[in-house]
Amino acid sequence: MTAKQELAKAYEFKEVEEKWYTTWLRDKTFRATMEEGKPSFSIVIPPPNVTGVLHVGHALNNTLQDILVRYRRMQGHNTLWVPGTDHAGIATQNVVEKQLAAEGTSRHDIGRHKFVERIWQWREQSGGQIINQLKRLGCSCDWDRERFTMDEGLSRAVREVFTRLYREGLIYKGDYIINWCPRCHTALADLEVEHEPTDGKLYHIRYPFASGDGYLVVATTRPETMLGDTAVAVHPADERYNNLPEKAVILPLVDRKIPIVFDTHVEMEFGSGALKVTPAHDLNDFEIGRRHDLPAVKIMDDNGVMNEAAGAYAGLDRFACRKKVVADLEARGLLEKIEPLQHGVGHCYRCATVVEPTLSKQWFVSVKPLAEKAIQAVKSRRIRIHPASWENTFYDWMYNIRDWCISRQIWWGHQIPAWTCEECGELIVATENPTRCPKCEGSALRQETDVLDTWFSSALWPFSTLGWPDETPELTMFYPTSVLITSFDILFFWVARMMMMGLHFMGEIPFRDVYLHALVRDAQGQKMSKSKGNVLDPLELMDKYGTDALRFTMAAFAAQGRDIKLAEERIEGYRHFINKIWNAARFALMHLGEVDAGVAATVADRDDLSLPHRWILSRTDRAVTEVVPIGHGGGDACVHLAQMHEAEAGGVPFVTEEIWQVLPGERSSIMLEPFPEEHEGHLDEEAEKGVELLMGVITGLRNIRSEMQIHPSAAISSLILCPDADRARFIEEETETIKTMTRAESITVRRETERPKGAASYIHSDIEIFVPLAGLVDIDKETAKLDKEKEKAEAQLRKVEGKLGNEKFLANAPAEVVAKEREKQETLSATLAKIDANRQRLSDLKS
RNA sequence: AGGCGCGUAGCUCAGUGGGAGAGCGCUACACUGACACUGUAGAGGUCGGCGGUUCGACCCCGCCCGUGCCUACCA
Repeated sequence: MTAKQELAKAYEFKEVEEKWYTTWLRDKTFRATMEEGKPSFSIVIPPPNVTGVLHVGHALNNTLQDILVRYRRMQGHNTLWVPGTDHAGIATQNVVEKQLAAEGTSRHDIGRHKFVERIWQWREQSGGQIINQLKRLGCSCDWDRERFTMDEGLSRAVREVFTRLYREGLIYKGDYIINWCPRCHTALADLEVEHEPTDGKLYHIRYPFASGDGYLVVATTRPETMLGDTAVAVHPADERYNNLPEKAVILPLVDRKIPIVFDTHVEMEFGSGALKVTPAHDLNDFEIGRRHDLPAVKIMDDNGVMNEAAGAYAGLDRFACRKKVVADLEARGLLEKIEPLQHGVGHCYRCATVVEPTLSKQWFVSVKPLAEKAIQAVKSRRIRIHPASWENTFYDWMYNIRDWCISRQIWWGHQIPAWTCEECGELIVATENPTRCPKCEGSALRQETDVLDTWFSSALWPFSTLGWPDETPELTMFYPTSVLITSFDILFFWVARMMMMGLHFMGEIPFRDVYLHALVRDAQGQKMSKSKGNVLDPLELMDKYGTDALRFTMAAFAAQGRDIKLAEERIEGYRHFINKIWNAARFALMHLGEVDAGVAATVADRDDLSLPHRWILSRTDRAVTEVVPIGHGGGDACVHLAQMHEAEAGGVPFVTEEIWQVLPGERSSIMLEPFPEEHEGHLDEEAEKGVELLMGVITGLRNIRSEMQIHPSAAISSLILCPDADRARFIEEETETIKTMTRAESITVRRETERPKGAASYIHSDIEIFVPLAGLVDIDKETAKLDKEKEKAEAQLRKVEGKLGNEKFLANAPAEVVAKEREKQETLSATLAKIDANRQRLSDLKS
């Protein structure tokens, strides 16, 4: 044995993983090269939240990225994988707020400055956790370039973008109905609101006409909002309301006279066809209010508690108020009925509190002009989305896009770079903190307290991480990035917004291919969540099965559709496979001298090599050439990832490095080696055909042993009937191999012969293999088996003959298909004849 | 309500118009000098249902059933 060291009997991943990752980090093996004249390949990581710990989705996402990165690195590209994390505004703030609550204090008690300081502290100590976990996963990121969405450089990019958009008129401040979370105390974007079907009640309330008798009935699920009603709307085509005595009603409890307006938004079929209009607390009502110039009365404060405008109800929580309003209406005989109703109720995606639509001053991005460019980029195929089925969803969303509310009333994030002059009221937007008002020279400037939506900074990720707004060499070399790999659930949150920002500020797409992978669910298809207790922790899985096994499992899921149901057994299976690679390597090392000779072999000395070596070289060559390069020219990253499983460049980095390093000679990391290429003369069809033939014969003999239940140690002899002269000679030359593999005592090869009586037979293409059954064989059982085989073959033959007897088939089917059917017919007939002969031999044996 | 998926072996999934596949599981047998994280062999499927197109359908089309997700929500 010429190996450098004795190899452990089983692959011990723990030591190997630790050893190599430490070495890679020490040697900075992942560092991006920036050499002239080489093609470049770059990926920016979807930055995980600093609050996060690694979950299986991350494992999938980052394994796929790492495979591409390692493959390109081996191909000699200037390869950069930018790692980093996201500050995740609301989520992170919530975590620290919970800590404060546990300490009996709150952010309001300690104040903004201290609170933000506290979050930074928390980020320092545990925010890097996920980075370490990515390292554990073997990710080959250029760690010297790690970025954070709130680091200095990125914050500069954020201010620059905000200022430019403001000057271009694409950012504005305005009144709008926003989704307000009374617990998080912040506005939520539409995307951040989750609608859950909830069993609620539909209250039918009588609104008396302003004069005379009678009333209109309106229906609502939120009766407390009536306190803020400023109109009742009916459909202009609704005949019931064409001839109203008066176009006003008295708002009960409040005793306010409010108009009846006509608006087509009202559904005539729903309830009574009359809709109460609360412009300050409902988006649709807000729009009706705008159309009819209605006032908006805000009746709640930021905590969801009724304010002075609610009159007698002021100070009540919104749900308590609801009860009281209903009770009061009932007492006055104004509640017509209450019906059960299931309807969607919006919840905060972070804390699940019922959101309250509220009128508020917020900052917005006018996204329509930006969206247009993104749509064009996808339509023109400059950006390709894989799988392409997502394109329609993408267009649908982009065409119907609404202005993006970017202000958040929280403290953790990029504070909006806008100031109001307290003296003249001038609004100043600037990249640097201003000291004087440019209009009145006043120095009392007050900065906006709101911060930006988290996605505002991550939208800039592909260029901000490369040094923008400076014109850095990195931007020149690595922008646009090559591929973006992410999960489809953030296609709109993140991917679309990166497209918009990249196109607008770089004048160039941010990435060429977007590969959307599936969502990992548990083995039952349920979404993984801590509350369900079905979370598979990737760290535990790596402890149990090794990183390579986990990664291989992830890679196998690359082409999966929308859901991945992860069963732990699958990972275990791949651990076995990794171990198989390991032991195959040990086996190879035992014969290293020969293998070395083989690797160096050329066509000239092919004859010196043994058949198995020629075969192995040929098969290896095939495996290499059949790997399809990823993302190359109009490539489809999705399909190509799926085709990677044969060679799996970079899919299993640890075991391959370990094996590579125990090979003789001094070696640098395998990941810096050129990716294997086709070897001149290795492809060897003769060897492949030969081995295939041998395998057929060996399988046949083993099969007979197994089928006839001949004890493995029992000696058998075999007669092989092979009509083809070359093949017959070949088998004869290889009889020793066959004997070894099958424990046969003797092998006789004939080109023609009488079929022996009392022998089992097996057919491999044109070859027939006989083993005389001298002794204990259950003849009846074997006969039954043969009958079953015969039945199958006959059924197939009937099918084939049916086709061949069909004139239309003969007329319409392509010639090669017909020929194939003819061939099939012959083979089947021959098989049937042989089965019959076998049966005959069995009965001969019996008598 | 609209949109997008999915339904193939016990389980998880491949399979883009001409002989139903893989892994795991299961059954039987074996070995212990690369490997029990093993080897060899085997059983197991009206490809959700009905209809259509075609010489021919797991594959294309229509309808139905079941199931999952996304978007918008009739207050």
